[in-house]
Amino acid sequence: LTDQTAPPDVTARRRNPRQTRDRLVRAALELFTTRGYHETTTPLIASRAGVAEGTIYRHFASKDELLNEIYRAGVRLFAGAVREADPRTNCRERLALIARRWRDAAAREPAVAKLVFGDAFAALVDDKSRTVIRELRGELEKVIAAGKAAAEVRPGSAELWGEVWLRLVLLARERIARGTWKADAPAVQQVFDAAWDAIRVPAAERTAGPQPA
Amino acid sequence: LTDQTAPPDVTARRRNPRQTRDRLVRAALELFTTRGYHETTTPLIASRAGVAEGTIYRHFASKDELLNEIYRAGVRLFAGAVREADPRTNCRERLALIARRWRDAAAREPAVAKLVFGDAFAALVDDKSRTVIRELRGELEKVIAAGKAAAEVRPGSAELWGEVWLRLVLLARERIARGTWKADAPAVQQVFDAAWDAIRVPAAERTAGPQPA
Amino acid sequence: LTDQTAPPDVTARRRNPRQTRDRLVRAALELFTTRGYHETTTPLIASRAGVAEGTIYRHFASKDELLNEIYRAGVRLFAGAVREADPRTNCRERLALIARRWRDAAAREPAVAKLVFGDAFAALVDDKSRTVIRELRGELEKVIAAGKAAAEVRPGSAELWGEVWLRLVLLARERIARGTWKADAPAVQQVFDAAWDAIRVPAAERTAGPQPA
Amino acid sequence: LTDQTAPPDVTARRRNPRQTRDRLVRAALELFTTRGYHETTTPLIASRAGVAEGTIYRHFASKDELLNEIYRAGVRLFAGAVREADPRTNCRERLALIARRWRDAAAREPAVAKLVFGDAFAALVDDKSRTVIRELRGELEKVIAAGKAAAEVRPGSAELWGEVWLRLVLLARERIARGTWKADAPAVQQVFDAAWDAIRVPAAERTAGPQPA
DNA sequence: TATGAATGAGTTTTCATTCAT
DNA sequence: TATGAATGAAAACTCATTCAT
Repeated sequence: LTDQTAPPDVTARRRNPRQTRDRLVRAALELFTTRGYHETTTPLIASRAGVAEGTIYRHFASKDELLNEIYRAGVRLFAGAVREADPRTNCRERLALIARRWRDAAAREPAVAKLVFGDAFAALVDDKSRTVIRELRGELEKVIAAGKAAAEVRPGSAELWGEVWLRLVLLARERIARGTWKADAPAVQQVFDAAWDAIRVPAAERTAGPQPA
Repeated sequence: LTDQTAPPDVTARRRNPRQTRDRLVRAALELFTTRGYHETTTPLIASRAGVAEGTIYRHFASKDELLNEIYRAGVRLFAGAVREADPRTNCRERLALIARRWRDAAAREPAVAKLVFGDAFAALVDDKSRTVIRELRGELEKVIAAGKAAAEVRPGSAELWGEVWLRLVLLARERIARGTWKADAPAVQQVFDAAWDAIRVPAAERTAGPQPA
Repeated sequence: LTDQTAPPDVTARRRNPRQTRDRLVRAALELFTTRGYHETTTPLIASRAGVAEGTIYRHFASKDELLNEIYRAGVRLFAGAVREADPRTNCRERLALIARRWRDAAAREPAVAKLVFGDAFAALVDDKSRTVIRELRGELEKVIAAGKAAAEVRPGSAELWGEVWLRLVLLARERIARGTWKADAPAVQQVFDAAWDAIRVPAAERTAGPQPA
Repeated sequence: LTDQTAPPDVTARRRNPRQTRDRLVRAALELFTTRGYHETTTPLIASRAGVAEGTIYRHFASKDELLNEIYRAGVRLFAGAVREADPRTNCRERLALIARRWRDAAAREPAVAKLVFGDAFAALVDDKSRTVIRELRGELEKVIAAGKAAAEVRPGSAELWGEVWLRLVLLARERIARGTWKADAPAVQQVFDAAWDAIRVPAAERTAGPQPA
């Protein structure tokens, strides 16, 4: 979630500035996702991070900026998984890989997933953030579009099937994040299978060749 | 959404109390679902409703109460559709009926659907509201459980498949609400079909009899 | 407490205006003295009186006016006792008579006494009210001044001894009003005696004649 | 009324926090006692103290808390005098000492005395404040009870004679506070004497020994 | 005269942000 | 870079008063 440019400086008496920023990010992330944005006051973030109120403004222009920077870092975390899925494999396998990576990311960073995909924050993020999340969805759509071209995915808009698949995969991530399920619970795989069944060409029609959009 | 007992009294100089309440409900509903609860201030609601700020408090104890009263009216709107689905028909048909009714309700009252099912409001509603929404989900689960017993629905928790189906149906309702799709667009039916495919027993296994939970 | 000009009209279907006014006065008196002026809202007064909010303003120009009219009626109630004390009797007897009458008035109308003499209302009353209470105190002072002239009361300002006597007599009235004491409790007489002892020429000096002011 | 730990720092550009708090206490004290609690708005307190409105809430949780903190500091101011009166001296002397100390305290801090003993605030203070004022009265009663045991004070409840004495002594404090009298005016001593005469065993009965309660 | 829904100025309180240190 | 007291605009809410009926 943080750019790992500066190595942790354990010997220094004075706090490393990178550390202060990270502590703020961690505190804000936790508070935003558990209490909500408006219920999280800046004094609360500061005290949770163990710094003074004013210090927030050394690192972020505003509370809003703080939210958006965390948001975009979160999007980057998930976007990596999409880009890394090998384009030579078929759609089903690529989606399965993305789902597994997201599942693992959600298990490691449950709060980030909630921030990025929870619709409570959709109304709060700025244009720049909206652009990056749209890019993430765009990349997912490309995978689906390739699947459609290969007659793996149902006819209809790739955007739609991307959204359908996403909704169900995110259902799993929510429950993992909430602690209801473990990452390796069978229910997780069940939902992933259901997500694929929702968008794939149904079995009966599988014999047919590529379809028009 | 409102009890239609009092006819609009256009000749009267003095406003009908029912009308004022309705205007407030309409204004709040629209603002809450477009801007969010916290971004909607009481002066804004009042001016949108064309009344003075203090008038809000003649009809609702607080802004919070206003939200919750609208929320519960919304739940009632959707709960009716679930209860009315004929229990003698099979699961697939009952769900199809519920989906169609919700589609129509969402087309008539797009904002209500967003308020009730959008997770941005989950953290804001009170205990009473939480109870009524839980009841609605409970009734949906019963339909799914019956389907499972009849080997129509996949093995796994009925709660899970209820949630899966709901997510996809709500995807359609969001787009209808947003105006992206019309209620009778083919994409709506595509998504409904996908929702059923995501939870039904897959075609290959269809020959098998009833499964254990 | 109310001017008894209009006879109660029990036959009339529509409420006698005098009655409405009385009900408002009673309700306001009770609420002002138990809850306080600011804690008593006009809707509360109206509902206690069994009338609509707007009706208050048919009888009183404002909430403030309502308070002051009750206040002045209360002052009149107590002022009567002072004027009626026979000027031919000596100071001690006149004060004793006033004390007894006030004691009885306080027993009958505890709330009025609290309104008139409780210092919680001193800051709230208008100039006209301040004039009438000052007149009441002036009349009491005259009684004291006569006592001083007759060498019954200590040297010093008559205003001062009037105040001293008043404070102690009011102590008794408070406890009667509060229900701590009954009007004929021995403690009441003890306090009246103490009030007289506080202002009379002490026993040792009693032999001396009239003193200079 | 305030802990004199921090010296006034006139050179500093940034205000000392202690100073800000004191300014708020001073402003509130003056306004509460002259205009009344409800007539004193928070913008008024702030502007009188020369700070922004929000600053009140950095030092006090609420307007109510502000009142109560001042109130309790006031009670402490007066309670000291009661505790310090030498218990080996007789009742008359102890009361005389308390009266003189209160007189001096009232001369130095007129508003505090009004806040603590004026019954306009009785209904506004919280439980904690009620406890401390009850303790103060309890200590005064002990002095009176000792006097009764020594046949200095009249038979009757010590609580009653404590209240009688207090009322008259407070009369003097009010006038000193109001500026009507100076602390060393002869009238002050006259009232103190009257207060003692009101509660002491009358001269005629002085020869008798200790009485039953 | 009585009603009561509506009003809007005014209240207390919150909190993101600033700035002298 | 860090601090934290101070800020002040804006929030939710109250309530005495008005006025069409």
